[in-house]
Amino acid sequence: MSHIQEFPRDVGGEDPLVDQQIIQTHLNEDGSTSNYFDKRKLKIAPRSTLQFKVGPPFELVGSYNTVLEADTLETVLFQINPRIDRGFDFIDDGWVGYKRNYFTLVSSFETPGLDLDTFLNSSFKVQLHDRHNSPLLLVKYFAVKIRARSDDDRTEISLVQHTAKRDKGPQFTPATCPLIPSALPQHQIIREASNVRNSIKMRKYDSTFFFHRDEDREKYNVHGIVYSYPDECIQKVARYERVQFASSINVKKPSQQNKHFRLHVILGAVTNPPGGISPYCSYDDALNMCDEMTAADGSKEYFIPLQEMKTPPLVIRGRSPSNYTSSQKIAVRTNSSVSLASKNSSSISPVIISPRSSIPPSLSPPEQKANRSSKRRSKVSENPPSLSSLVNTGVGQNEYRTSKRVETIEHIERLYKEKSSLHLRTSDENNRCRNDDNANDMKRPKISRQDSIDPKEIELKPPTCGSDENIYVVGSLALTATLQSDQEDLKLKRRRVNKIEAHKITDTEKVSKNPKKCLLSSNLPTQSSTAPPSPRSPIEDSQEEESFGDSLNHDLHSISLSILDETSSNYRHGPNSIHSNDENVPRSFSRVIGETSFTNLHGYKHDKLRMKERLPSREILSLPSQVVEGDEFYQELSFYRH
DNA sequence: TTCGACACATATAG
DNA sequence: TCTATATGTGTCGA
Repeated sequence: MSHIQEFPRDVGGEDPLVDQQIIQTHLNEDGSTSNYFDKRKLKIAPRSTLQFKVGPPFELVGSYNTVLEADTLETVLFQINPRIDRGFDFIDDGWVGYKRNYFTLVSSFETPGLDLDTFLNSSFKVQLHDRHNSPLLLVKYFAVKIRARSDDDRTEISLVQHTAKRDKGPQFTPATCPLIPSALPQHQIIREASNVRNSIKMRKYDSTFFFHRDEDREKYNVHGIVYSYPDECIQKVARYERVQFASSINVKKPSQQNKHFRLHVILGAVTNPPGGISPYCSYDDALNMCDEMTAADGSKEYFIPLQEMKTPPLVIRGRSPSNYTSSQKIAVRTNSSVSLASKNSSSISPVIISPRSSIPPSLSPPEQKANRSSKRRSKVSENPPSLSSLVNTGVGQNEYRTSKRVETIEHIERLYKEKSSLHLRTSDENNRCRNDDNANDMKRPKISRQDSIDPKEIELKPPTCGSDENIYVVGSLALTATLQSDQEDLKLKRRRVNKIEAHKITDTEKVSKNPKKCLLSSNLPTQSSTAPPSPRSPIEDSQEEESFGDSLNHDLHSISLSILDETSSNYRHGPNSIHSNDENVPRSFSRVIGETSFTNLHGYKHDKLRMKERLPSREILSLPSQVVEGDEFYQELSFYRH
């Protein structure tokens, strides 16, 4: 699990490059990554895997009551394993979630020193700590539940869970979940297993999440606890997905300061005392942990808390537009796109990233709602066609679309310089600019073929690196690899590099044709701290890729992705006949854990064989989704693509 | 201003 | 490659 102390802490500060790190990538324990970004500055597609990320680490609140093995009266130890897998970003030294968005909390528990079969065949009794004279109560089953509390006054906050149908399905309170001991599946497994509908895949994950006691009846003692669980199918992992804070919560104090919340996970023993009289009704009512429940047969059950863990304080951002990029959007007026208002003066340009997009983030359309119904006419829907629509659509009614061409980098750059600032503008300023732009539009001559280029003809130059061996500049991206060994020096090094890398241009000039070649050649995490890399050819890459996965696994701490302001020098323009054959090849970035940090799907098939040879078998076996060798390799590895 | 409801956009799953 | 689905978030209107 990620530990908060290990997170890169150097976001912001006086270093402009560091200031621009809008995605903080952290390597999770299982080799997957968590990408933390501020939704005020960066909009990521709702289904992007970047929305999955390990959230805040849990801390122990306390252990409350003692469980004894019924025959030996030996004390049983418990350990809750909770983790948040979606919904919280680590921003500016704090954990931030969104009221409107889902979070995922998973938890299992384990019984150190007691193996599963012994556990299932045993009976347990619970001793209440503050009632030493009370009889031991037979445990019917163990269960976990989750709660949310205000960190200021400890009041309980309602949580709401949806089905995948969201508004069309029911809403409910996260339920108490009967569990047997199990390890917590890795983050990547939770990602992969979310939204699985295919029966083959469901079967694949069945043993990870469920235990079917009737599948091996002879193996288990009918007097063991396994037969007092309420259902034949017993969960090994509590998965609380699609959970939200109640929409009615107030996320700000009257003073307009952020309120802080905490999520709690409570492991308990559920008892079914004779007579249905609560054994524990007066236990810490403020915590409301000794729930009375009704079993399927109508009898009363009581949840007796055993152990509790909680998150650090969480900030929940409300629905205010100021919490979204839309309030800060800039866009640059060119022949094919239009400016939008900006309301603050953040130094970081908001960016929209669609990982599958073939054009860089800043060239994505400014929130175009082309098919919005007349009932709700979007302001932006009235805009001229966006740059990306020029690139992506083959049909259109205006001249730009039919030409399928965009302005040259140099032309756009010239425009920006003339406009003096690409940074965020105030609304007034922006409105002024829009008017200016409109005026310019009238005067602007049509794009000539000489002044325009086909985006396919723009390609990345090989990556460059500064004096810092762990920073690679590829197109508009600066990738900063933090190794375990040099994490401490990171901040200092970045400052040094920034002085050297200070010559780039605007972030709207990026049209990447083949990031793979460069990123592979960057060989990012393998650099030693004493040998700064130089730009490499693909041939050199292939010679050095052998050590890449090993190094990644052993020394990579995190990768930071920055989008640079000025990058035209990192692209070149040249008609390339090879491209014409690759028109339909996806050019999205993907990530193959243990192989290379970022790869391109383009060329993946070529690499497939080489990858099989390169990947040490240890790494294959360590992949969370039980990757096997042979033909399934490709299919399984696809889980790691982003 | 807030929130329920609906709508749109876009990556994923199959 | 296409369609259906899930989910972040934009927007309207009470």
